[in-house]
Amino acid sequence: MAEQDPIRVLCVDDHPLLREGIAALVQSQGDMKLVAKVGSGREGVLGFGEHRPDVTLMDLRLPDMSGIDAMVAIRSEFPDARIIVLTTFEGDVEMRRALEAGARGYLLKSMPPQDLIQGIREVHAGKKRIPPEVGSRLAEHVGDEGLTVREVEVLCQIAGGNRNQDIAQRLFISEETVKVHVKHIMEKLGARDRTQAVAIGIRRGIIQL
Amino acid sequence: MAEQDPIRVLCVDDHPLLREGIAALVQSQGDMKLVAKVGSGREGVLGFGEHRPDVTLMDLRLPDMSGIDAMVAIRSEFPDARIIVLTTFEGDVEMRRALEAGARGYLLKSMPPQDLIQGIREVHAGKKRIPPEVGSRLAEHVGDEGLTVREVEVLCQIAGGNRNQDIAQRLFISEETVKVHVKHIMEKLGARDRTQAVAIGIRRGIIQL
DNA sequence: GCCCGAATACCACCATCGAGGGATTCCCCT
DNA sequence: AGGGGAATCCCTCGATGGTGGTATTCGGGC
Repeated sequence: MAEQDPIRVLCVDDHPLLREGIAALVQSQGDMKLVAKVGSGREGVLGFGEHRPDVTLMDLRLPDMSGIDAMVAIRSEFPDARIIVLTTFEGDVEMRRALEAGARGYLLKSMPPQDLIQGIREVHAGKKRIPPEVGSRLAEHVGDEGLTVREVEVLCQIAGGNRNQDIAQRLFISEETVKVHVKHIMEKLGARDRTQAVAIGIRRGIIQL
Repeated sequence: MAEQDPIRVLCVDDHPLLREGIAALVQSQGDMKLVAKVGSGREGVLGFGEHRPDVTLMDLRLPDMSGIDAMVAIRSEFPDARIIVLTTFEGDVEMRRALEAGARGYLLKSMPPQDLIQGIREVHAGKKRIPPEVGSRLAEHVGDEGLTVREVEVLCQIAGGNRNQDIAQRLFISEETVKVHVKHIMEKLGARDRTQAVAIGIRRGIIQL
């Protein structure tokens, strides 16, 4: 096989230093080429359309548009896009949503460069790449049923220090209904009270600070 | 002035990619030299003793030993160490503790390389470097009196879903005392109830997940 | 057509919380 | 020696939270 067809990589991350690290790493591989590096979700979507990279490295926390939303946007137009999430260790909900949004890999910034390169190759070859740390964290809550949209709304209100009565007014429902939601939230999260539910919700990435 | 005395830099961060980015950036400056890059707090302390760098870039969240503790350890032996915290946006408490631990600068990984280089130069020259984002976040809570050790303990227990009675047993105090602590916590954090106190405590970095 | 889950609503009951007050001890700092 | 903050303890009481049971409406799937 000749020296044709390098793996064309796009990097989406808001840390310039990390982008440079990626650039150096990718360029050091003879068969890879970094076609662009951008620092926001919106730029990522635009950059993908412009360059059509073989593999995209995508952070999740980005200034204007989350990595999840960017992936959804990209895959709505290019369903075969091969996108790898490259981020720090997040809550299992973030991980799950990323994979549901079509990520082919989930790599961690703390992993050795070797593993990252290997992950890029594997995803480019059509495989998936989920390292064991991520897999086991994800496996902790496989059977769990997730919160409904309404329940997440209620949980956010709880985290804001609102009483059941306040939440009822804000969401235009009765206090009794709020109580039912709170009960379900605690059951699903395995929390002993609303306070622990908030702590768990934040830790697992169900609600953001 | 001749080409002598390059600024000797040590990098302590657990993300290999970011270390590479730093390395590339520092080495690209004619008058700087990266003497070592390590991935944990303990290695940072050892590395400092070995290389005596002019400037140290230190992340806060590290595998074995926090950046804060590493800074304290280094400065107990080398009080004149010039250490710059290089991290993502953290809670104001983390920032404050870092500066109290003797950090001469607090730079963000999201800042442009230009600013980072400038920050390194300024700190090397003996100045301090606190960017406005960090300063204003810090300024939000200048007058605030911090939680006492005991109050932080109680807040952790609250986040764990414990009732006042449970907390009393765990900390070997009466429930009345717990109530007083909870009251003070809510007053100091400006929380309407214990639940919001936990949310604020996590956001501000007073308690970890 | 039937069932199920989500969301809504109501009632009653009791534990817990949070606000109010006051009080003591200890220790550090001046 | 006095002041002050931290930590401890005690009391009361109304507001809130969490549990139990029951029920309706609406959609989607079988």
